[in-house]
Amino acid sequence: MPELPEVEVTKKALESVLKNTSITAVNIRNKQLRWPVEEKEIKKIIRSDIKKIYRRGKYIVLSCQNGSAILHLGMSGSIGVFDCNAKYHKHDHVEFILGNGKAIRLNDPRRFGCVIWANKDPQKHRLIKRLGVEPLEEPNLGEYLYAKSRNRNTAVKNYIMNSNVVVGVGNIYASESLFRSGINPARSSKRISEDRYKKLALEIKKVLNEAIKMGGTTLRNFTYYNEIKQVGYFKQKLFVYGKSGKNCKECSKEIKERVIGGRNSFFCPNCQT
DNA sequence: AAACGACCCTGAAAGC
DNA sequence: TGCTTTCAGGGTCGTT
Repeated sequence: MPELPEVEVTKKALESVLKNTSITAVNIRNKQLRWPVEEKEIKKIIRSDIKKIYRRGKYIVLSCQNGSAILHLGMSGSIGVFDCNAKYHKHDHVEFILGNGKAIRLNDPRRFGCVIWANKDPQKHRLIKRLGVEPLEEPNLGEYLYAKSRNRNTAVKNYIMNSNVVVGVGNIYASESLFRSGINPARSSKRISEDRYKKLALEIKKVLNEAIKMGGTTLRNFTYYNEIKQVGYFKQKLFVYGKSGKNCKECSKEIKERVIGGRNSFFCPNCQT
């Protein structure tokens, strides 16, 4: 599942690929993603100067003169760069042809991702304007999480996965950061001290940064770019995610699996309280 | 305002 | 073996 690190790695690769070239054509092979891809609108990106490529939460924004393309990978999406003559893969839904003969392709089996167009400031777009803080850019993340949680009775794992609170933390990195900070994922968000939230904030930042450096957890067969040569290697650094029944690397007791807030969660009942 | 359930969809895994 | 069923999973939306 693409979470913040996977999206960040994808964004950096897109920056690298789009340098010194422009989009000369857009092929929409299947417009039925999370929201219908509006062909006429998206094609405004053709031959338009791409001014800036950035990430906001799990969204990638390609902003240009005529507006902005907003991309999301959903839970099964990925972006690859190919020769424009290369054979399509199953589930290649949207393709951007570049002036240099390459093609950027969005592949998404489950089609929970999206490619939408914003004519105006993308920050004011309905999908983006209510997003919470960027974890890697908020210097007082611990204090923020503590303050905002005081009247909330939800499990802390759901709380940090709520993109209106803090963006980019999905099921994998929520489980991992809670393990690293010794907090039980089912604990009520309002029953956690400020000190513990500070520790949690530190671990969220650390786990996200480490994952970015290692090319994320779930990316495969991805286009490499100068900063990252290999992807998907963070998988080796996971402590609890997907490891139910295995022994905790800290205390050797058994890692447990439990559905919390409708999401499968992994934790060590001994280390996390 | 917050919390919860439904929904979107396919592929992998489990069941028969 | 092969067909059928079940279910995960991010995020939005509508309802409570």
